Amino acid sequence: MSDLLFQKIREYVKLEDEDILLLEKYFQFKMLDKGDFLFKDGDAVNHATFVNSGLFRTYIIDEHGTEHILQFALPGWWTGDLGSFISGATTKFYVEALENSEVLTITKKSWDELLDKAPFYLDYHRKLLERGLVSTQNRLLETFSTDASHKYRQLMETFPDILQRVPLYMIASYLGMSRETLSRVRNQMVNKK
Amino acid sequence: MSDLLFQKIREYVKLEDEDILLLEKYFQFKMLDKGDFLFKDGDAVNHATFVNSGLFRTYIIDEHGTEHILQFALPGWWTGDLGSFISGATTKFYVEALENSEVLTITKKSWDELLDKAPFYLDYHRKLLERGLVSTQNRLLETFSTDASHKYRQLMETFPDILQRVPLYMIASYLGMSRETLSRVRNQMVNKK
DNA sequence: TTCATTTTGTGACTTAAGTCAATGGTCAGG
DNA sequence: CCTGACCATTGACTTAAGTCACAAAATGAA
Repeated sequence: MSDLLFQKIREYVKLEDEDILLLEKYFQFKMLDKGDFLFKDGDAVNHATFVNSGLFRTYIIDEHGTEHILQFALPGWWTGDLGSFISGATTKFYVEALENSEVLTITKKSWDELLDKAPFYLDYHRKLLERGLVSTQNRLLETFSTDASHKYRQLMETFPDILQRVPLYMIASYLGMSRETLSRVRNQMVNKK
Repeated sequence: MSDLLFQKIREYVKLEDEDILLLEKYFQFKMLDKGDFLFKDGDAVNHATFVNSGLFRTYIIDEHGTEHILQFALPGWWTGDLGSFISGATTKFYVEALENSEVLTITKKSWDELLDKAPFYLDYHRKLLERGLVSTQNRLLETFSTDASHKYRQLMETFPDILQRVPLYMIASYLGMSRETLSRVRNQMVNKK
């Protein structure tokens, strides 16, 4: 089991050796090939997933059949569907590996047990949620800037690495614009500056 | 001190009499007139605010001077700026009372103490965060539906009460469209159906 | 009731982005 | 080296929504 999870948890709380042993009991290591799905629309998501290596996208397909990417998940991030995970309802999302990836998964049952018996995990989870909420809010704020080129610039600043690893049509989908529009935006940026 | 807070907490966790006494020690009751601000851009937000009665809006002013409404807060909801509250950084938001309102506020210091000594509050806070994250995500999803009338219909379904209490130009701002567009959308709905 | 302020509605015009369709590039597998 | 799948670009055209300007309601304080 890779150390990335422990390292990330340590960014928030103190971890003793016995805590690590506990974590190792609860998490399962899993490898996925590029193109594999963690889950799809209609599934009940009873796992939480920590990305160890690779890259994931979470997207939804709307009534016109168009994909909208909600989130990319890089190593060290969590992915999944919190709503489905906590409520037990089926999900509307798809989570797909965009590269060969390694993850750690934990079932809802184990998750609840862990929260129950390990105060450090409770604390970690809380801080994770707080930061998650803030960053989802920031994502929402970015959609307010109506201008397409502005949105693209903002993404370049916050997640330059994602641009290198993901086809442009997915970037467009993440930013809420057509791939043609993104193409033109990029073109203008080269010519103008 | 009104009972709404206790009632809301009870939706998530069990509350004993002594818990209530504890809460009463930590929260402060406050009244605001219509037009008053909880805080403004540039302030450090070291309070969390529970809405007891009335109505609030959280908005941001972008580089063109345009307001974008992030959230309305009805009685029983929390408002403020979580990012600023947890990090201590200054906020970019404005929170304004849209009606004469009553709130309960708690300082960051008290908040942390409460989390520390009252497990029920920790639990409540966690569940609140989980639900908050899910609903912010849903708000983000709604911005993906490109069509203006669709967005308006969706708001009518989820928060019909807000429509009654808030001027239309604020609804437009919340939905990310100009007030003229909203006006036309509403008009078409009357004529078509 | 009156008057000022705030809010909403409409028409004319502009503009940013979407759509459609064709083209060209890149890369992996045979 | 060829082929097909996938991805990006570009041009022509369409369309939804924004902007501007003005008028009409609605509201609320005096």
